[in-house]
Amino acid sequence: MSELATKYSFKDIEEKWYQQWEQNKFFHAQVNTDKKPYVIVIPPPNVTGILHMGHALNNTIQDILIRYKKMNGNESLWMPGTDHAGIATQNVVERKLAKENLTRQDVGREKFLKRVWEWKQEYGSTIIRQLKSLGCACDWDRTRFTMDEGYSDAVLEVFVQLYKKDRIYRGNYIINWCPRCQTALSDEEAPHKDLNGSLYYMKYPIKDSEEYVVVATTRPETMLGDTAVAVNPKDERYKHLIGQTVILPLMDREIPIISDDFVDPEFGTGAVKVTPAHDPNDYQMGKRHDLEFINVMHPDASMNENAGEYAGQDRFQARKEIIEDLTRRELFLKVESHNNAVGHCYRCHSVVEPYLSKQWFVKMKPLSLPAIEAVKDGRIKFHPQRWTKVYLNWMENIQDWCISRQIWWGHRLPVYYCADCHDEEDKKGIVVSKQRPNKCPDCGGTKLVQDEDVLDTWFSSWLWPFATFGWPFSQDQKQEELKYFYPTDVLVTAPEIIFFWVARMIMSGFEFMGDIPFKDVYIHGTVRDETGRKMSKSLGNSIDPLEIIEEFGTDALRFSIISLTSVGQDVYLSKDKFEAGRNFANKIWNASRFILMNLDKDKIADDVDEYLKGEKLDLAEAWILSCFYSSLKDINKALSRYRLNEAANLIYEFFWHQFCDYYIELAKLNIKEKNIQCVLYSILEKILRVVHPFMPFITEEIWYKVNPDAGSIMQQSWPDLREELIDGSLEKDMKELVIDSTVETRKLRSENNIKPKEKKSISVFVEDANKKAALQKYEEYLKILAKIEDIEFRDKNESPGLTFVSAVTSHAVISMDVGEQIDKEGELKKVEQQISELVDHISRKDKLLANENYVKNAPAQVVEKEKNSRDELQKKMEELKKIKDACL
RNA sequence: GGGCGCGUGGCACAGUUGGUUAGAGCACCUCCCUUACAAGGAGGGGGUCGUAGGUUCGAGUCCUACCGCGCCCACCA
Repeated sequence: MSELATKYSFKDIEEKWYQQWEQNKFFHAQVNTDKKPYVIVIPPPNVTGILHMGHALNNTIQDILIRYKKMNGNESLWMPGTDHAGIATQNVVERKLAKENLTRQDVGREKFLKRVWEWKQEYGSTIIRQLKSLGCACDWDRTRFTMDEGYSDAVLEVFVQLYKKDRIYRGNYIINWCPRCQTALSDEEAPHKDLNGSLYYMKYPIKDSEEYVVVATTRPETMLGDTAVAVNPKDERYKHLIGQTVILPLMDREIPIISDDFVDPEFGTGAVKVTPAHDPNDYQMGKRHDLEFINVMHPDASMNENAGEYAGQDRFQARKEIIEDLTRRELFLKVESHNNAVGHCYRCHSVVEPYLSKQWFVKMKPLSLPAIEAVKDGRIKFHPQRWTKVYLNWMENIQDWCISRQIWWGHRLPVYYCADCHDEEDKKGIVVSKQRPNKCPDCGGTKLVQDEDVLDTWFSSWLWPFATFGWPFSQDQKQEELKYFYPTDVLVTAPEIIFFWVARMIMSGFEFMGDIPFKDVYIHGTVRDETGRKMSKSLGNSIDPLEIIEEFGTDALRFSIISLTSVGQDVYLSKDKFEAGRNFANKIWNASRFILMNLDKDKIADDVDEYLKGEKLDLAEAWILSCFYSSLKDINKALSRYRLNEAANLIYEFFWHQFCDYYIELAKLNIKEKNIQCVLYSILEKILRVVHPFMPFITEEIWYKVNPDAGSIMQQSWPDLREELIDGSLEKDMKELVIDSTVETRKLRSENNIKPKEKKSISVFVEDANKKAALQKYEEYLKILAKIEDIEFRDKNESPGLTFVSAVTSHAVISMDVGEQIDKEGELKKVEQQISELVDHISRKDKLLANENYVKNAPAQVVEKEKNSRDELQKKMEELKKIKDACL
């Protein structure tokens, strides 16, 4: 057999194998009607993205599933790609421009876009390269970008279709406006954060009266746009004021006092200033009462010409000055501290301004209905299940989606306005079409101007599960692919984007494909640092996966992060946690190296499984095969339930603590024996296959040494579960007769300072011939594992010599002659301690067993087990008492 | 205001439908460079499972309340 290098060096193998796989197109999937497809579409990272631990976790999970399913005979397809990330990418390029003291307006739309594309050409594939270093088995030939020609066509197609169905409309509404990015945002893009704000109380004088009404606000600067004061109609305090007029301070505008049920008499003073152009509630009130809408801000949130003398000031500066001016006029009452939730731009974190503007919206209610049904009836399942509720809650309260963005980088709206006849209400002179129309259908005019806005990035990514397959089609062949691969199997993602993306993909799936986009949604946790903070660039607490790969290896990174991630729970990482994976890789390497060193090719049967089936195996061989298959059974079960951490830990446990700690040690004695050779080979080549999805590189490297002619491990099948080789009672015997005795014997050595090298003999006291026979079957194993020269079986009633120390197992008393150095007193103390613990334990059991209700109600099996266990303890105690007597 | 998750040895976590004395890892202590592996091997100490009740023969596990931490959603200005 070929040998492995003495020292495991991941650097020598990881890159090498990835290139091989890619060159050989092992990641490629195609329509194959003989096989069941297994499909995952990658959550497309932003082109501006650089790999962080969240990606590492997300993509490792997907890669494991893809590789596992491929080995299970599926046509596994992992569809990769990137997202153009409108605002984020535009910001990056704008920042670059800023270094040249330029704005995008300076260079103009066309040139700016050219620069973004250049940036994309240069840096846009960084994340793809990084995913490759993670080992991702994506079908790179299919890599898509949300602004590819074909993909863009899908986006426009969808816009046109929805418009024609009257699902898209344009209108003036209060939207979330980011003054920094200068664009509208959807509700999801403006998450609310609690701020320690202030509530300002201001006096508004009532016309022709000495009275004034006090209103409270968190944003005093909006008062410049007030067009009413509202009170609750039932509020006795203000009833007399309804219908009167107020003089708006600073602006000297006359505004009415209106009554509206919306007003909560309990909050503030019970009187509300109404600014219809700057607050969503006020907007509604404005509509109801036919108020004037006065916009007092520029798009950058500085005050505009409607703000009187405050024009030109920034909103926060204006706030300050307005308060000062009101104070001067004795119209400012007080300020209270007040926590309230304020929207922030999810890209630049600026405080978002509710802003009245003309935008495009998608009517969501009709789209949501089938998406709600599909989750309710289980056609789509969330893992863990609890996210179902979060999803349904959002879906059932869905709001219309603002999809127009005032930026340049993205899909420009396929909307054209006639320069001659387009009117403000969009009643005529508007054409929605994928192609630029030649003339206006209403007036025949030929000057058609395209809408300046682009679409929300998510308006393209919500089509990902089918647009990546070429929808809408021009060629029949590709349509076949969609038919074969859609719906996909599972979507693996983080909770943050359930609303942004997952929910919308489900809606678009039904709307355009008439079917679910995926069957399962696996929501994994968030990656946090060891103090529980989310890992993020801005906090500076992230661990760079590439550094971990450099220091510990990709396999180590993957194995560590997976074994730490229980389903849906957040992952707490620190650098040292990656040592576990590295150590395991090292263990796999060394164990494999040892086996390969000792295997004789001639002794390994051509068909090992077939050979082993016919052979009468020794206990150790049968045992380790049983262990392997019972582990495999559990691993399969864990994988089918997305419990990847459980699977990883089962693998670790079997490989390290059963195979290496016990079996390999036992095999050493007669390692050249054919059966042992076959078992070592059989388990090694199978465990490599099982480990492969988790640690693809090291397993491939070793695989080629174990099986030089079989081709890549990527193309092997997952081991069949051979239940007939699982032998529970053998596993139990091995545990009780060998492992427990080994541990006890080692303890005797350790407690009595006997050097590992020193060969010792033990005496084993057994009750009867049966016990003796049982132990004798395993005698050799105990000798090897505990480094025992000889075992002398003695009658239970004999007593060991005065220089013996003893331990009690469930089957025997093990004694060892430690000669002169015996610590009689210590020994006595130890035994007494054990006895007193047993007394407690037994009395607890006695109490339990004496409880009628227990015996009556508990399942017979449980009671039986309890009785047996009590008897065993009793026996053990008797043995210990004898040992104690011997000590005295 | 609603919803969700978490609180288990020094640290960070497992614990599957309630059933022996609650488990591995890291760290710690002792011994060992035993010819696969010191990134290793052998042994060991350490937890009244957040608190208080309840259901049950039996609760880390189910129920209720409370405390603490974190997250998500929501138009009380």
